[in-house]
Amino acid sequence: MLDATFAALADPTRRAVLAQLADKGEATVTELAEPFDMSLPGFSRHLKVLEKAGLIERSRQAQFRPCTINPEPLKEASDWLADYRKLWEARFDRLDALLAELQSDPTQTAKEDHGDPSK
Amino acid sequence: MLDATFAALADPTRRAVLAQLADKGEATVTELAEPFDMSLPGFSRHLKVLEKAGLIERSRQAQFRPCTINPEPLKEASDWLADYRKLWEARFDRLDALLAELQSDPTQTAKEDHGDPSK
DNA sequence: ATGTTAATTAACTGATATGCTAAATAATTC
DNA sequence: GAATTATTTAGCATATCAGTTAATTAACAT
Repeated sequence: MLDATFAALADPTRRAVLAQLADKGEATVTELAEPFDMSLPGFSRHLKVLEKAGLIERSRQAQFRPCTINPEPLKEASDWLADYRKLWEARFDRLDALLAELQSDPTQTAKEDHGDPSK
Repeated sequence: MLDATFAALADPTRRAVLAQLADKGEATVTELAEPFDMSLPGFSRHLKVLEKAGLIERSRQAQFRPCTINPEPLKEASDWLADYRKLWEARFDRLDALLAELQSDPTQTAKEDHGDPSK
């Protein structure tokens, strides 16, 4: 699921669509496509990617197919990032500490903390 | 930048590499590749994707090229997603309200709240 | 029925992604 | 300097992506 979510978010057009939907709540295909310099079929495929990733949902009203955001996958992606963020930040702090240590005593390298790559 | 970041995160192998690095802090290519059923050249290209996206950095120690995480792009991605947090937090409230409304008066659907698409 | 509007599917192109094996580079060790 | 270890590049196959135009479906309006 994360695969499809991140892949969908990798395109600026698709991210902009989500931004529009976050703003408007609901919008039709042509309405969403308007800001982009792209053929409608081309744009339609972007929506399909978003839909397959579960990021948008489409209903039917007459000829229109109004789209809405489904934030679930965004939450999942955000949670994934949040889980690792703490670890990364902790690492980063440790790295800072390491650098400080190295500056004060250049002969004493930090193999104890990070493991020896040649091991 | 977000493009490359999200694209890099769209692959489970690459996410797992970041997870490993979050855990270990630093690791060599073969060490990182070990859990995966994949040729080393194939794996090396994944690292290249991560590096191009700025998610990892590589140094040199003898024949080894130890990798570390660079959390900057992850922070960017995380920040982008955070803008939508209100959306998924608000969603269930709105859905509850809508369902209650529909139960009390099934003919009156929720068009007023979201704008008329045919306009 | 006919035409109009909204949106998608079909069919094609060119670019990029992912995987492989085999060969090359780079540093180490004997 | 020859062999070993770590890693990347080259070259190739296949698949998916992003975009196009032309044709199609679906619903509405007259």
